[in-house]
Parts: sequence; C-alpha cells; structure tokens
Amino acid sequence: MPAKKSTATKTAKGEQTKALILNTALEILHERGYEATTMRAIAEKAGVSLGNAYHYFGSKDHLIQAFYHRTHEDHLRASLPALAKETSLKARLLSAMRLKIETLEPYHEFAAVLFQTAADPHSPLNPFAHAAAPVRRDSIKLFEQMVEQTKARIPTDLRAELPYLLWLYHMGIILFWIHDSSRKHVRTYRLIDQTVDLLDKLISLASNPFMRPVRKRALKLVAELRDLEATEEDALN
Amino acid sequence: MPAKKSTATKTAKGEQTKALILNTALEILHERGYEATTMRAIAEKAGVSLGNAYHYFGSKDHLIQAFYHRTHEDHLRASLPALAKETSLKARLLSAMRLKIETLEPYHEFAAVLFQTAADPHSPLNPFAHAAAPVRRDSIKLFEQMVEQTKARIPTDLRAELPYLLWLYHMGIILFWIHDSSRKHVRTYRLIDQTVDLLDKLISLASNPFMRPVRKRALKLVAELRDLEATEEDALN
DNA sequence: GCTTATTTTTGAACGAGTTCAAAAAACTGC
DNA sequence: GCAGTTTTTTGAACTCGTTCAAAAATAAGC
Repeated sequence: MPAKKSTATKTAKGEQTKALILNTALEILHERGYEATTMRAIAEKAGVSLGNAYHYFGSKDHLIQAFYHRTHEDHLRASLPALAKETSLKARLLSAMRLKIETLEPYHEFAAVLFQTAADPHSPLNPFAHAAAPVRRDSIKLFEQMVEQTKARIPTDLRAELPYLLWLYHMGIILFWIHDSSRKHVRTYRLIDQTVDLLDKLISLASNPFMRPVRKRALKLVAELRDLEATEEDALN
Repeated sequence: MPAKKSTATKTAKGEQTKALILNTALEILHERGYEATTMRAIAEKAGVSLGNAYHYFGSKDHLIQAFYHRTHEDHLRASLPALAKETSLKARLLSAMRLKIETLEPYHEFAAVLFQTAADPHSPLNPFAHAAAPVRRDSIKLFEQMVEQTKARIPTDLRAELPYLLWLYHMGIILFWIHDSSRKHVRTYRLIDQTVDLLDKLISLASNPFMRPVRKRALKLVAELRDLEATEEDALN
C-alpha cells in the first residue's frame, strides 16, 4: 500500500469532481462493504475515469479517511444533547458510548477493514499515531468536555489524562464491537454497561489519596505512551 | 482475502515441496519484508510454479502463520531457562518480556503487517479470535507456567485469569514495540521495566481482600471477553 | 506390469489496486 | 481573445494475489 497524498484541488471544477467521487464512494462503500467496492466501480458510477479517481484520492484508503471523518461528525452531533442533559460523568460516558455504537452501526461490516488498515503504523488512519490528526483531536475533545464538566473530585493529575484514557477505552469498545457477532450487538451494549460502571468505580478508587503512588506511576506510563505517538508523528515530517 | 485452507500433503514428495516453499518464503520475507515479498518471487526462488505454491498455502497469509509459529517457538525455547532460574513472578515476567522483544527483533519491519492482517476478525491470524488456535494456546501456556510456579498469595479467581491477562499485556507491549521507532527500541524496554513493576504492584493490590468487589467485577468482564472469542470461533464452523 | 485413482504441478487467465504519459480542459496574464 | 501554463481527465499498461482446468507424476490395487 504505497502512500500517496490526495492531491489538493486547484479549481472549482476539481472541487466538484472530488466531492462527486467521495460521495459516490461512500455510497457504494455503504452498500457493498469494503472489499466489494472497487475503485473501478466508484469511477464508473461517478462517471469519471479510473485515473481521475486516483488523481484526487491517492489510494482506496484515502477514501476511507473520509468515512472516518463523517461518522465522527455524526457521533459528535448526536452526543452533544446527551452531554448537556446528563449530570454525572458516569451517565455522560454511558450515553456517549451507546451513541457511538449506534452511529457506527450501519458500517459494522467494513469497520473491521478500517481497523485493519489503521493498525499499520504508517497508515494515515492509524488512530494511535498522528496525535495532530484533526479527527482524533476532535474525538478526544468530546471526552475533554465530559471530564471538564464533571463535579466529582478527581485529582488534577488524573483529570489531565482522563480524556485520553477514556478515548483509549472507547477505542477498545469499538474493537470489541467489531468482533461482536451477537444479534444487534447486545454483548457490546452489555459490555459498555459493565465497563462504564467499573470505570466509574475505578476512577473514585484511583482518586483516593492512599492510591497516590500507584496512580502517579500509572500516569507516568500514560505520558510515555502519548510521547511515543508524538515522536512518531515527527518522524513523518 | 478469501479463506482457503492450506492443503495437507499426502506424499513424501509433497511434504518436501511444502517445506521448500515455506523455507524460501521465510527467507525472502525476512530479507525484503511483507509487501515486497511476492508469491511469484517465492515460487521462482523455490523453483516451483506459482500455482504450486498456492496448492500448499492457500494464501499469502498462510505463509505468515508459519512465521508466527516459528518465532513463538524461538521465544519459548529462549524463555524456559529464565523461567527456571528466576523465582519471583516479577522477575520471570520481566525476562520473558525482554526475551520476547529480542526474539522478534529481526522481524520488526514486517511485524506491523502481521498485526495489521491480524486485526481483521476474519483473519486466521487474529490472535483474539480462535481461542483454540494452537499458537495462541502455546503462547498463553508460557504465562500459565509463570503463574503456577509463583508462591505469592494471589486469590484463586485472579490466579485463574492471570495468564490470559498477562498474555493480553504482552500483546500490548508488542503493539507498542511495533510503533516504537527509537533506536534499538529502548523505549519499549523502558516501558517493559515500568509496566512489569506496575503490574506487580497492581497484582498485590488487587489481591487485597478489601479489593474483592472491584476485582470480582473486573474479572467478570475478562470472562466476557474470553466468551466473545469462543463464540467467534464457533461461528467459523 | 498394467490400470486406475490420487496427488502434485503447471501455465494461463482474471480481477483489482496502482501508475503514468499524454490529451483535453480550464485558468492566467496580457 | 490568445499564447502559455497549470490542472484535470483519460486510457492503457503493470503488478500482484488468486483461481482453475488440465497435464504430469506418483501411489494403489490387482
């Protein structure tokens, strides 16, 4: 999978064509899933040549990034009301997580492929690298809001890392969901219920003063993780 | 990636050819990495036809499984002495983890691709599905030995799940290592040092009687995870 | 040893992602 | 409006994973 940036459009016409290709791609992707969606089919349905599609999107993967973006926006939009309505961190987290899965629902089949390409450290989709990737930053932002608004007494060191930790947790749930073949993904919802409950308990536990040494140590590790990501990003420029 | 089982050999000649192809493949794989290793190149270097290679290995991925197996065996062989020599769980875990990374060292470049294909729930490489996959069972077995031999007082419920949890942890470290571009992967080794230390502390903490409720709840989640994996495996037959 | 069934091996083909040189269209400065 | 430049678009190739029918080699039964 050789990397090739998607070319920026320089023209109104180009902009239009790019959008056309993208919409067509998302449509077919949604209908048929990843494997069955060929670049040729996209080009044909969009009424452009194959080469033209590649002019705007350097690879099939680049098209997927757009999907990433779109579902994230959908989720954020869907989550905001719940964030405002609920008061406790636990309740907020619970509804945000449920909404996330509901948002992703139509794409379960090919979300797997998304994760797959994302696992490659060099992929632009890799959610762990590229700390500056706008999609991911926005994604974490949701959890930042969540943590900020909560009144519970959480030590500042933990509070600082919590949004990131919750984001990691949410990635884990998505991973589970991808593998979850139970009908209507009831197991994922059950897992969310249980883990949110547990997380809430763990947070209060970790906030206990006598946990301070362990907490400090654990948070240092988290910092290390984030550091790795930052370094990786640098290595790309 | 259509699945196709690798055909069993029925003949001495077949056995020989299969081994030849496998060895050639691992050789080229090691030299050039995953992407640059083509099935055509393997067949050519092995002196057989392309179709013949596919007769024995249903897909490129099947070749990778062999790699999986080989490094695991190397690691196990390398770890046993240390397991016997060290006495504490902490020391055993530490040397096992270090040895794991050292064993994988020559394959850093294309281990990423391995993880990538493994992320697909339908891939036979997926380490989370297929609980019965022999490689994975063997891999967990190492941690079982480690836990069995330890004298520390660990509640039986935790003790039962600990090997699996340690295996999960070890997968996490490998994931970090794949992304680690620091020279000689010093960061990974540092992370191992820190996390092993922390894990040791967490285990004693979790063993504390007053932690029982949270521990029970957390272990129930782990059981849920393992359950998911088992279900997935069934779905394949 | 010969016939028949099975296994191994071949080689050609297909589909899909990707590349690229060159044609067509659009834009720019005058 | 026009010459020159840049952008868009095309269509034909190329590579690589994978499939498959049929040929060659091998094993089994008598």
